[in-house]
Amino acid sequence: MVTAEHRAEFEKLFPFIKQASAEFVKLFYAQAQYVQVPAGESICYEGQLCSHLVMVLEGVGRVYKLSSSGREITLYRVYGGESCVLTASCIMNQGTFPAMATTESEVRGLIISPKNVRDWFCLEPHWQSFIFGLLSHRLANIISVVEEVAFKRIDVRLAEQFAREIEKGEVMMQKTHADLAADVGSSREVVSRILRDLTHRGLVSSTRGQIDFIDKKAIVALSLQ
Amino acid sequence: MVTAEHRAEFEKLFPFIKQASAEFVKLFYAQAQYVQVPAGESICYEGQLCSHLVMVLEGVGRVYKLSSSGREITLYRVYGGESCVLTASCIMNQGTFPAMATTESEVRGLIISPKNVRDWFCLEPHWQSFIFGLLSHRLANIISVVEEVAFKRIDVRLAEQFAREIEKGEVMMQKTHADLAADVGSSREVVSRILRDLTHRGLVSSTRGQIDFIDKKAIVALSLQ
DNA sequence: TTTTTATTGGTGACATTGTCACTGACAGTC
DNA sequence: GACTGTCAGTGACAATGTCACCAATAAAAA
Repeated sequence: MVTAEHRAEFEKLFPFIKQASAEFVKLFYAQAQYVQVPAGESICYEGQLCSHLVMVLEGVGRVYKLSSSGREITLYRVYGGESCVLTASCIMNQGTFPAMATTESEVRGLIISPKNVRDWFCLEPHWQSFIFGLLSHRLANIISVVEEVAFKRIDVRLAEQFAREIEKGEVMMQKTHADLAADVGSSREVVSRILRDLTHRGLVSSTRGQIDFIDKKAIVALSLQ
Repeated sequence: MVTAEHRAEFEKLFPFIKQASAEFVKLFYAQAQYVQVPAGESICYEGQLCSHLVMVLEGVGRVYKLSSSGREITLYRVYGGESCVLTASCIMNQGTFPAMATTESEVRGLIISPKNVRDWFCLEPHWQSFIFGLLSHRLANIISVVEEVAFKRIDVRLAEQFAREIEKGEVMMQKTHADLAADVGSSREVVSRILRDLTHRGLVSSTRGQIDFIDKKAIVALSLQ
């Protein structure tokens, strides 16, 4: 059941709901279910969640591809106020989920059944826009991943990750070399070597499981190629 | 104007239209426009076509990303019976087209205005399914490109291209090394070196602008990693 | 506490790929 | 034949991926 508290939270993160008709809003909250998933859970093969559309209130989900040799690459992350397209596109077509997903932190959110997702499409134009926005946003998202992997050096791509944190005001990042490798689709050894170079060049310094941003301007400069 | 001939052609390639209501079919053909684009045309920055949804009757379109250094990578191709999602997703969101597109051969097709694409969504469920199928099919498509680029060796990816032709019964492929490089997102030199090795190993032989498939079984075997 | 174990990081060696610069080979035109 | 543009081949070197192995750190067990 969705409580009044969750509704208030939801409206802040998914403002489109405030523009929808009163009739739709009533239906929406009656049909939506509140869920809570602990951190580090694999939500791809769990069945239940993958067969629904998840609208995230809080927490971070990570959608990635796994290679036969065990390497990974992150396709995108799902934050509060966002939703997972791949499940959405599965729902629409009864296709199979073409990637894996896990929760990076505890995720709370509302889940919508496939039938509702489809039915509401024609009932409420704002719902339609929301779903389309989701799909085309992620499409552009994944295309930019192709661009990154195909054309950019790994030091630049790591710098991009750091720069994103720096823009949020962070001075460090708590990730292992293996985590970073999984993000950019490379291997731990390569990340280690590059971080060693970046350390020598005075851009970062690192301790076990943590990267400190030393020369923030230089990091941002590197991230721009 | 859409002639009876084009209608027959369209129905063969886009069978969903036969399941749609008579009312919708009438509206569809009244609003659709027949277009013909010569080979080698850039259709991304041409404006007119990019702002419409193209449903291809005949010919091949290629959607690709271009890097600042001039390298290319093909995201997907659009054949007869298919349609370009990126334009579709642009249409839905008034976003910008995140890639380039050209015609590889002369393309004939029907174009639909953004307004119609949207309006028909709720008018005809089969149209809705078609558009969703388009989006989720391409999404899976592009994800597999990420997988290829991030995880597979280039000789394997070239072998995949050859294997696809072999499965169609072809014994050769008329492409330059530069063409192949643009497909897999690599550079001409690398493709040249790999083709030299494949030639030494007896898998292919090549002349100017053409690759002949010699040991088809070995090519297919290589394409499977 | 000490010992054990798992996680994380470092490194050398070598294969693959990307980049640059240059050369040669081929086809068509004048 | 000489000229021109496209296409392909190559060496040298930098960047990246892979493998094997070891060292450092943190957490758990004894």
